[in-house]
Amino acid sequence: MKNLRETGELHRKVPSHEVTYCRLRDMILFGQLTPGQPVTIQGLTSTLEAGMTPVREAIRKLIAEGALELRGNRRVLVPELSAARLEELAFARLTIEPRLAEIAVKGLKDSEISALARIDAVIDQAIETGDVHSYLLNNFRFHFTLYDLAGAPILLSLAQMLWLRFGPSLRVVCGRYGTSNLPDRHEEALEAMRARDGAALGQAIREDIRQGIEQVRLALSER
Amino acid sequence: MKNLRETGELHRKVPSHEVTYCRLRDMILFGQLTPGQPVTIQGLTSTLEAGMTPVREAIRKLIAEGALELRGNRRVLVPELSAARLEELAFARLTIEPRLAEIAVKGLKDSEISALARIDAVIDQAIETGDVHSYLLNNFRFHFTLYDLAGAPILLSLAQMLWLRFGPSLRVVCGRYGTSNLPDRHEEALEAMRARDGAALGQAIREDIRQGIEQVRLALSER
DNA sequence: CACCGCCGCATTTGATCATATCCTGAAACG
DNA sequence: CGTTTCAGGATATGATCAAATGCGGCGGTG
Repeated sequence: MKNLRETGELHRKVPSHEVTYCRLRDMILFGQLTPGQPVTIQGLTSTLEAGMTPVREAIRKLIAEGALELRGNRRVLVPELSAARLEELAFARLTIEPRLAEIAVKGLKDSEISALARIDAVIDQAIETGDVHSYLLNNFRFHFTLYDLAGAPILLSLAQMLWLRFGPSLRVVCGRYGTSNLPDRHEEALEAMRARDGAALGQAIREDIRQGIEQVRLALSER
Repeated sequence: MKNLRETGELHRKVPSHEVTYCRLRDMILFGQLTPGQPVTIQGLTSTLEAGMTPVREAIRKLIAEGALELRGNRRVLVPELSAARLEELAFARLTIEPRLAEIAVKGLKDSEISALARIDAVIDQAIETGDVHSYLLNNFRFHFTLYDLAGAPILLSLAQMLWLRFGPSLRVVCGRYGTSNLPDRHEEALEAMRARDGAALGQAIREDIRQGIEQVRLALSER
């Protein structure tokens, strides 16, 4: 009975490079890797407790997604956002993400909306207590559990790419200015979801993104 | 002169996985790899005459870019476009690419415009003679030499991702219906460039993309 | 007796590792 | 001040291990 040629439901052994990729990605989005910081293969083999090949693959994948930058001399580092790059990100995010939200709203179930409301409650708490890590993590989860429900994998992968490029800078902003004026238009978004109002939801998401971009824009200009 | 690496013409570094990546990408965009076709590492080590590691890396990079698809069973193949995926591509391409063109038009030099006109002449010739490979290759070159000039690397990488997903299906359409009603709004585009009219250029590019999408949409619906 | 479906083995393919080679940047030296 | 040497790190190879697909044999049934 070892042969289970069924639909392949559970207990797939997760490949090591997959785990390494996720851990490294989280380090970039929520962890301690800051823009400009160099990333080496051998440095990660020890901290991530993985072999050289998986680490290498994870790094290459993140390079392909723009989360890491490969300099001409084979050095890898977390890229720093310039003002011009930020404007590109702003345009792309303001186009892609509201669209995902609008698609998702159509098939939204009540249980999914309340799950999003629960995440938002955690976000509010994180903002109050100034817990940057929790804010970043749950803000990410709020957006992407919503986007996931759109069932649009191509647009979803584009959105993920854009967050990977944006995340580190947002984290720097948080660390510098605290969590007080971080984007949180989630109440409006939830209201629009309950009304199944795609246009209003798109508008709320757009405003949320715009606030985040504005924070980073400010931080860039005053340096 | 201890460095006796004379295999290439340039004495610069010649990263093998880079070469392998480009060759494999061209096989997907312009070559003989059709949607649904499986792709194996060992099959490519022989046809591309490269080691296992470079081939593996090239494949992983193309997976990250959406040009290849990794199934649950760790098998890799060229993804087939469904109608839903095509609509995602349509939205994203119609947003990103006209924007790139509009940005690029600002700094366009006359020499660059005439270079694009030269490429377009080759495209016209390819359409006349029914040379599918030349059409695909030069159509790609036309769009991306223009997009390159925008100096917007993030949007450019998004556009590249989208073409990698779209290319194979367009090639199938070409092979089935010939080159007769392929998109070619390049004359209008060139005219708009000469007038430095961003809006008109965006419109021409948008129409060009729309025609290509329409071809693939037709091919999908009648199967 | 012939046909059908299931189970286990073999081959193919992917994942990982240890190692060797090469490149880059910089310190050391004349 | 230019050249040489050296160390750290990245790239590439081949071997080895694990998983999956496909094939062939076995038993059951009509």
